[in-house]
Amino acid sequence: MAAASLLCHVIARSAPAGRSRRCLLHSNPHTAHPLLVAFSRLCAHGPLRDALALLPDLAEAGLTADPVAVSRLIKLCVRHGTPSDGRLIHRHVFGGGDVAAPSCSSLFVSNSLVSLYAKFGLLDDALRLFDGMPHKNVVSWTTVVAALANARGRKEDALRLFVAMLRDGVAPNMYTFSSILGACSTPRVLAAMHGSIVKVGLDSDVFVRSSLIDAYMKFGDLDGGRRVFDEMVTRDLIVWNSIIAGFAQSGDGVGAIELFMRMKEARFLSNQGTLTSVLRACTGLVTLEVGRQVHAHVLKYDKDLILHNALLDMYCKCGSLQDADALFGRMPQRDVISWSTMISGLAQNGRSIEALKVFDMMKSEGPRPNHITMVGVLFACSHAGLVEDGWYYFSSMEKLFGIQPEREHCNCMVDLLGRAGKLDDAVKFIHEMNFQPDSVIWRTLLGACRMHKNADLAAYAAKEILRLEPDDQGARILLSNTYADLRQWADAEKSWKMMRDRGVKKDPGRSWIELGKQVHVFIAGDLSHPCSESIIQELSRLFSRVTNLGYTPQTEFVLQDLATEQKEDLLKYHSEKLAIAFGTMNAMEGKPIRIMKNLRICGDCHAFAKLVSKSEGKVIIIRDPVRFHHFQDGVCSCNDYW
DNA sequence: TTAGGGTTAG
Repeated sequence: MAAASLLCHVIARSAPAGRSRRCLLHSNPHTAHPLLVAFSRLCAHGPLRDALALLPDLAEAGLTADPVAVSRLIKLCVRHGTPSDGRLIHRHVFGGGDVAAPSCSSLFVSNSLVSLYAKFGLLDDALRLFDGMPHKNVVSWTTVVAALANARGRKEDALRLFVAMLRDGVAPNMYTFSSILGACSTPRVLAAMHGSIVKVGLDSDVFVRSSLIDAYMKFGDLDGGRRVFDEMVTRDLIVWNSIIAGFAQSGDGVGAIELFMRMKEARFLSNQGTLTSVLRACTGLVTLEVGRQVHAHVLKYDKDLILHNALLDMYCKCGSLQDADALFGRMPQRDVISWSTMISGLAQNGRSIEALKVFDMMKSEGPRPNHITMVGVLFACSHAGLVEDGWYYFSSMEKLFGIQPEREHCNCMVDLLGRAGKLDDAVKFIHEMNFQPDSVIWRTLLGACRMHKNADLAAYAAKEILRLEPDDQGARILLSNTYADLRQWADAEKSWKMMRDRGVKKDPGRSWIELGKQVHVFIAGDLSHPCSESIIQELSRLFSRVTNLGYTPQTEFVLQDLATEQKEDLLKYHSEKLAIAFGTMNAMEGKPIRIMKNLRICGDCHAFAKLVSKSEGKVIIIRDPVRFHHFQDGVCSCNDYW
């Protein structure tokens, strides 16, 4: 008998040989059955396979296993097993899957099994078992609430179950609250939940606090998160990581880095999670200084792929392709994210041809591309005007890589066709695609209409956006700018008036530049900077230098009905020109001037930056919300196509 | 027996 020999083997291994033999041969009703003894030992110490192999023998002998042993087995299974092992345990424990008549009726075991299913992602099995349980305690409820809260698209179900739990008279504990907080769907629900937590006195629990911080941050409520954080007496690494991640994800890079510094002052050692968030925070900064410092910390985690991907992205987003290239070249491992990051990074920095070369390399030696890789590839095509390549990749991605085109890919195609001036093709594409066009698609078309000065189509696209999103300010601004481009001042004024009536304000152009540890912000037309006088002098100097190289003000970029002279004045003080002048005044030898912008760069500033890079022999890098412009020796990396 | 944080695009 295979089972008997296995049993001898197990007992021989886990107990003195003489005793194990005696156990097997002389089992009596006053001592535990040897099968049960062996089973318990295997459940406690493994191996899992041997413990599982004993389950049929237990059933055959009509024995009921010790709930503690079964619970341990389930834990072992979660660690080393597969979902099918979980189902096997379930069958044996509950006699053929009949939940109503379990052979091992412990609540303890049922809870463990529900948890096992949840951990293996078998939500339906977990819920079925939970529903059939005659008795449920706070652990049973918490396990399913947590499982639903963590599952995609099941947050509402988690909340419903939480309410059912309260109705059932079961009081939630800190485990329950730390799970359900992630499922709060609106700030109001979150506030109510926070209130309940305080009321039952569970707000001092560090797990509950970190979930609270995370929940506030997910709604973009940095102050709310910060308050919860500041009130804490004892903090652990995860709490620090939560708050830093929250700030980084909300786009407050400076805030995230300040917190990181405070964490170091509090003598907490960072881990990979901290550094990943800090790197993300650095992607929103102008300079590379902090990013490089973090790079030094990353060196000790040389096998951490996630961290290296974050580092790669940081270099791309800070416009330092040299560092990104070098890092990508020496990364010991590269996954689909590394490749996608590199492709998108190159594309955003105006190096589309190289991006497509990296994609070719990926096809031959890298992992299989995913839908995000393809977004990067199509972005590369659209920003370089490679219409044919874009069409090829779009139409063959399903056949070549099994990736069905999604909304994002369609949007890239509208961008590709629109930018290239093929507006009719773009409209045809929108009407023929497999999705109902959304406001994103129409906005892309509207941007292209403005670029190619097609007011009729712009009005059509803007109307579609406003039909879908009546409060969209961007659509009204773009529409009025299009009228202004066409010198249709009456229409532009009508559109502006509508915005004024609705209280919509145009976001002024802002550029910022970092000097030392200070960030200097320049707003279009605003000369309140303490160095304004010298900035104006420097601008005059630059204007005379670039005029010698052929610069003339391109007044068509002024979107107001003014005299030429006034238009030139407005152009002169665009925020990026102020920042460029400030940059050349304070430039360091051999270092590029890095500027960030809140709006897309205008054509006149673009021409100005190109010529300044030539006349001053400086590299100027301007990052706008969509892409980078690297100006060097009179040329821009975007090849004047943006 | 139940709980909290980190990467890629737009």
